[in-house]
Amino acid sequence: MLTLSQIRENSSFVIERLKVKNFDAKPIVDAITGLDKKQREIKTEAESLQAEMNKISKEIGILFKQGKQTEANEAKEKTSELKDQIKNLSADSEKLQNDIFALLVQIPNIPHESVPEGKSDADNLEIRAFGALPKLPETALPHWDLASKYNVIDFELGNKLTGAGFPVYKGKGARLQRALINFFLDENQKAGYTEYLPPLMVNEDSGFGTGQLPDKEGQMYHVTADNYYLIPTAEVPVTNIFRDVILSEKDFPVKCTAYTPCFRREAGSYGKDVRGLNRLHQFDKVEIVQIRKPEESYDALEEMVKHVESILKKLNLPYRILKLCGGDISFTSALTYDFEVFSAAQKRWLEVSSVSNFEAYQSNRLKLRYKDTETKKSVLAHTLNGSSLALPRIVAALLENNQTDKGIRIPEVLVDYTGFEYID
RNA sequence: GGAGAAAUGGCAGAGUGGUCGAAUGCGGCGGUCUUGAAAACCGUUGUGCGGCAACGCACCGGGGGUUCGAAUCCCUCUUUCUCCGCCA
Repeated sequence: MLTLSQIRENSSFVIERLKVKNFDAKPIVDAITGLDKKQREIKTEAESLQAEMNKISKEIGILFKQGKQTEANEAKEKTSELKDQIKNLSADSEKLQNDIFALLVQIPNIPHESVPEGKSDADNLEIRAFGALPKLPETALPHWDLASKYNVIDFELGNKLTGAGFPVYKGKGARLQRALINFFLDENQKAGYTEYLPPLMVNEDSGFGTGQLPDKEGQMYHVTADNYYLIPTAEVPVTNIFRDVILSEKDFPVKCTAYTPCFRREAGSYGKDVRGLNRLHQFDKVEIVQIRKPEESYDALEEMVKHVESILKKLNLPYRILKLCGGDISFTSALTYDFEVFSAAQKRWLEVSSVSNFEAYQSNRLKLRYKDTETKKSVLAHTLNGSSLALPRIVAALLENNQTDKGIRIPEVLVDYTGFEYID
């Protein structure tokens, strides 16, 4: 969430910039400004009364020590009215704070100045594209047909075990998953990322820290008996490692990577988009997370983009990079690049990575700060994350683009990991 | 799951109702001394909120309560440790 001081000091800037996200912030910002002013007045009053109360209490203590019982008891009587006043004022102040907070979390992150205007994904800006689009013969099959032809992914079986969107990978299909995971993790490690293997369920505090709660509650599977949430991405546990943490400057840059399965309810997604591997309830993903000083975060974002790009190049998949427009960028992000690979038999682009700078938006929720050695102040750090990469759509593109008469050709970089050159 | 013990500042560890935001030691930072370093000595060293500031308020695992006053007493939750049971 934005900080209160951002709104206090730059309310018109906040309102103006959020128009790019097609968000009318004025009513909320105005409401917050009013409540904030009132809250501070009340709090100041409550605190000065509390100061008086503390003073009297101290005096009573001294009187008792001196054996002046009568004076002490007289002083006691003065406190009861004060006590009531403080109680009422504190309650008011707390209520106002809660109201402000409830409004604050409704405001999306301010988009970076380079974010293009736009209504939907149709208005995203293509930054660059790489690789020729493969031309497949008319007989080419979409990946769901290839999956059953070569017996590597069983959607029906997953349906039996759990439900739609939970495929079962088998034989070389399972092996390919493991190969991709290891390949991605190795690439990330070479690029300086520390590997983590986090829990797959998180508590409410973690869900709030990265912004899934309270807004996107319906997107996560909720384990109600223990009030845990299945993670929709490794971003949640990994970024929350740094919740309530004050880093020192020597800790930077913080670069983490993690493989996890991801669980998403995807409520409201139907139709052809969900065919095969295109959209699943459980899928594997390798994530990268960085925590940076504010002045370095946009360099870090570019670095992450280049890194994800290098992996796609090694897999020899045709891809394009989009800068998301105001209408398509997420609630919490300031700037996002999407990576899409071309799935040749479906003849469509599939999103395989989304690399974002959240600036201080998550940090403010997480209370993730660092100590500035110059000013000795705590400053909110910037958080960034991206996929490197999401498996299913990579697999879909690999199956479709690499289909040959001899079977599915495995990219050279993966052969050491799979132990075979063809799925046949 | 049963029984018991505990949770205090970066770490260790005092503190059972009143100048305790918290002794002491270690660590960190600054300084004196030194050619330099070590040692020694002196000083300093938590976070958040409000305020231009002086300063004030809050925080001793979380939440609630008793009291004029709570690190200290009560309730509750969580976590850790020891013993027993069960178990991959």
